[in-house]
Amino acid sequence: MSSQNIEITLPDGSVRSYPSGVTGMQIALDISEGLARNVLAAKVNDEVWDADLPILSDSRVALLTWKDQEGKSTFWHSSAHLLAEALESLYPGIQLGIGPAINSGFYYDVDFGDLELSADELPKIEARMVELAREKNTYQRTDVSKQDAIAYFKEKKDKYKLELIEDLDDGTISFYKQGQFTDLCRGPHIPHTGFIKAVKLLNVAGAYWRGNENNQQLTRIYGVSFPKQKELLEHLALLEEARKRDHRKLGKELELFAFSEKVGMGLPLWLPKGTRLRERLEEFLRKAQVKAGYEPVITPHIGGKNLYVTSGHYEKYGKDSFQPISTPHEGEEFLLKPMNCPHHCEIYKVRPRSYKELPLRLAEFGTVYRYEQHGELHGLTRVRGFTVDDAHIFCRPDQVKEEFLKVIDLTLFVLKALNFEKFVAQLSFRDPEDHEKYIGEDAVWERAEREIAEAAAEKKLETVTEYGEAAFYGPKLDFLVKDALGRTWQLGTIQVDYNLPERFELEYIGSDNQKHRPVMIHRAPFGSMERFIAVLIEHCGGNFPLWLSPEQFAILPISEKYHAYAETLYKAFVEKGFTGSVDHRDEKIGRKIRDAEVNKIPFMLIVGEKEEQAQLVSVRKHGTGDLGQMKWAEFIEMMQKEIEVELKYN
RNA sequence: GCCGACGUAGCUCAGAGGUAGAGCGCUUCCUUGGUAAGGAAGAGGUCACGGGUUCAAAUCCCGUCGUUGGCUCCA
Repeated sequence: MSSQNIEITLPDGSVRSYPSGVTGMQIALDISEGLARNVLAAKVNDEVWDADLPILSDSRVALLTWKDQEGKSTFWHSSAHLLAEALESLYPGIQLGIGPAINSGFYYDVDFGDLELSADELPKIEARMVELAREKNTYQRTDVSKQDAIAYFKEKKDKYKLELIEDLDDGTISFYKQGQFTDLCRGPHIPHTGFIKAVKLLNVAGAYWRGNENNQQLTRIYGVSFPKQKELLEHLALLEEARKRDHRKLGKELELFAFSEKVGMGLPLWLPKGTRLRERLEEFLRKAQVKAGYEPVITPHIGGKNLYVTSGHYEKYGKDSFQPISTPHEGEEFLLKPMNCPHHCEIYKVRPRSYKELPLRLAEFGTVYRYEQHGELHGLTRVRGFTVDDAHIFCRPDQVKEEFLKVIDLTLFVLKALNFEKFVAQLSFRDPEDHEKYIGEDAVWERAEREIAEAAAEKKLETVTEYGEAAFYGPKLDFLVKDALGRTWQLGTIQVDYNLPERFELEYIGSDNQKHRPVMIHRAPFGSMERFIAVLIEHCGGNFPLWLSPEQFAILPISEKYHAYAETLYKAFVEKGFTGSVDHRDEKIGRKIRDAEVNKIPFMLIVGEKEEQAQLVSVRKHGTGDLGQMKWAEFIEMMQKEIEVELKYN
C-alpha cells in the first residue's frame, strides 16, 4: 500500500487528491452516496475500468452510470455474463462462444450441442437470470496465466473459449467470476449482478462462430436489460411502436408499394399512392436544385461494359453484379447501371470545358441496379433496383469547399423540411495508418479533408470523425439521421472523388490556358428514394405531412343526396392541385370517417344538408377530430397555409 | 450465399393424415344514416411450386421459389 497521493481530475475539471490505489467506487462514495449507488464503471484516462480497480497514478476519472453509453455497454456486457450463468445452470454441458454488449442490449453465442433451443424457453431463462441477479453476486476479476486459462477451459471442455485463448498473449488474460460462473473476459463489469433489475430475451438466431460460414453455427440469444423495470417497459413499448411503424407493414396497408415474386425479389413496384408521394419528394428536390444551380440530365438504364471498365466498377464489382446483357447478333455487352457517375462523366466530356463554366452540377434521379445477396434484402431499405437522387458536381480544386457548403445547405434544407431534426454529420476520413488503400495524392486528400471539416464546422454541424471510413476514391460527409423513435439511419451523403476524373481523363482549360483535372463531388441528400421513403414512413408512422400525403382529403357525403355537392367540391380542390377522393359508398358517416382515419387521410370533409345549403364543409382532421364548419374556399386556404408552414424553409 | 422460422381467400390469421375455416375486404339487396365498424345474402382457395411416402397429404419427407429473424457491434 502506497502512502503516496495521486491527483484525480474529474470531468468538470475539478481536481481531488486521493491515496494511490483509490478505486472509482471510493471516489464516487466521496462525492455522494447517491452517485456511488449508481456507479457502473469508471472511465480512467479514456479507458473503461471496473469501479473497484485501484487507480495508481494521476488520472482523469469519469464515473459511469446508466446515463453514459459506456455505462450502458458495461451493464449489458455484464448482463451477457448473467445470461451465460443462467444458461449453464439450466443446460449443463453447453459450450459458450462470445457474449458482447451491442448497441441496444447484448447477446451470447451458445453451442447447445444436440439440444434445440426454442423461443418458448426464453421466459424460463429470463426468470433464472432475474433470480441470479437478486443474489447480488460481484463480478470478480482475476488475472490468469495463459497456461491456467487453457487448463480451466480444457477441464470445462469449451473449445470456443480455448480457441479464443489461443490468440491471446500470456499476461493479458483475465477471468471474471460471478456466482458459480467464470468466463474468459477482458472486462470491465458492473460491481454486482443486483444492478440488473429487468431482463428481456428478445430472439434467437443462428450465428457462425467468428462470423465465418464455414464454422460451426451457434445459437445466438439476443437480450436487453435495465436497472429499472420501468425502463424495460418503455423499451418494449418502443419496440412495439417500431413494429407498428414498420414501413413494410404500412406500405402494404396504405398501398404505397408492393413486391411481386414474378417481377423479382428486391424490385419494388410503386403503387399509385406511393408514386404520388415519391414524385412529390422528387419535385421538391428538383425545385430546390434548380435554385441551387443544378442542371437536370437523363441517362439510360444500361451502359456499355467498357464504360464500367473505364470507371473501374467492372473490375471491382463486376463479379458481384448482375451479369452483362448482350445484343443478339453482335454480342456487344451492356451492364445494368450500378452507378450514375460514369454516364455523367461522359456528359462532362461531350465537349471541352472551360474553368469559367465550373462548377458544373449535373443532377438526375437515376435508377440503378445492384446485385444484393438474397439474405441482405429488406423491404425498401435494401433492394436490387433503386433510384438515387444523384448529382455530380464537377469543380476546380479551389471550389471544393464552397461546393461542400452549398451541398450541406441543400441537405439541411431537405432534412428540415421533412422534420428530421436530429442528426450528426460523420466525417469519413482516411485511415491514417494506411494511405496505400486510397488513390490520390496526400496533399490533395489533406486539403479535401480539412475543407470538409471546415465546411461542417462553418455550418455548425454536430460531427463525429471516423478514420478509415472514407471511400477509396475520396473522403465523405455522411448524414446520420435520428428518426422519431431514436433510431439512426444513414441517409444523405456527400463524397469527394479524385478517382473518376482521373480514369475518365476529365479536363478543363484553366485561366492559364493549361489543361487541369477537375474534382468530382457525388452527393445525394435523400440517399435513395426507396430507402429515404422507408425511413420517412417509419419516422412519421405513415402520417405524412399534408404536402406529401398521397390522399390529402376525403369528401364524405352524409348520404347519396349530397353526392353532387361533393363532386363540385372535389373538382374545386383538384383544380387547386390537391389530391383526394369522394367516398360514394352506401355507408353511414361513422363508417366513412373510420375508414378515412385508418387510411391516415389528413382532412375529412363531411358534407350533408347544412353544408350544401350554406356552401360549407365540416372539417375533421386526422388524429385531431372535428374542426367545425367553414366555407369551402376557406378550407382550401387552410390547406395551402398548412403546406406553406410545412415548407417554410423553401 | 449460409442457418432457423414461415408461406392456407385480396388482407390478418386458425386448422396439423380422412375431401377447406373465421374476421375484415369484395359483389348484390335492404337501409338515406351527422363525426372511428347498420343489416342480410353471395362470390371468392391446385392450402407457394415440383417431386416422394400413404388406400388417402394443406398436414409427413425431399427439392425449388418467395417472405422473414440472424450471420464479430470481436473474450
